[in-house]
Amino acid sequence: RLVRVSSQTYEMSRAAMTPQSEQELMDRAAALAGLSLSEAAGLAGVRVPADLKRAKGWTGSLLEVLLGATAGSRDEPDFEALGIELKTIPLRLDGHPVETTFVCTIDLLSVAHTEWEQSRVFRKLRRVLWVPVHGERARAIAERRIGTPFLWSPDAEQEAGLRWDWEELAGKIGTGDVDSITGHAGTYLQVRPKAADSRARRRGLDAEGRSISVLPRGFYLRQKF
DNA sequence: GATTGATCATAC
DNA sequence: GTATGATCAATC
Repeated sequence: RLVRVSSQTYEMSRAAMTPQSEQELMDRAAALAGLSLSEAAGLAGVRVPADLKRAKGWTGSLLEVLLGATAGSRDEPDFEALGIELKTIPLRLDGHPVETTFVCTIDLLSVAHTEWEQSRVFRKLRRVLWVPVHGERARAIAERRIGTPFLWSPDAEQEAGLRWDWEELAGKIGTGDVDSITGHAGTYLQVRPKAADSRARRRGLDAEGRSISVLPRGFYLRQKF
């Protein structure tokens, strides 16, 4: 089991570490449940940051390493062969998510002409391995524990809700005026900035269909979803 | 406490 | 700069 393998195992290539089946992935993920991030970091041979201010993606990257995700920075599921996306989700003790969940960046020029089934949102959320982690800010990073991972796909109702929001938001983006969209729009999905800072720019459309420079946006899942 | 806009690290 | 991984922090 994962907690008993030698540290050398983690020096193997990610490809060699990639789970060969859904069952293997789930077994490996289950073996992490109950570990503190300090213990998990030890398995991966990395240091635990004092806080996440300068290490915002640290937990997600740690789980990628421990579970053998392969996609890197490419637009593919984390476990390409299995078609499964990995997402860590910070939870309070009552089970409520501490944060929204980033889904994907938005191609503002093409999203309105995309079918839901071909959308990046749908493809990302089709099959997700959620890994809950203690998320209360008062709890030291090292002390936070990994919860019980679970494989999820949206049921018909959830997919319908996501699709409704996506079509509304994608439609708004398509009619230009991207800057009129705020984080208020959408019941389960929302559109928010996704950029290095507020000066970042990428191509979007204005109300007349002309290409303009706008703040990059991404789709996020609300906590209530 | 929940929410929205802003931001951080890193690989390529 | 664009992608990945997200959380921060000011404001509601």
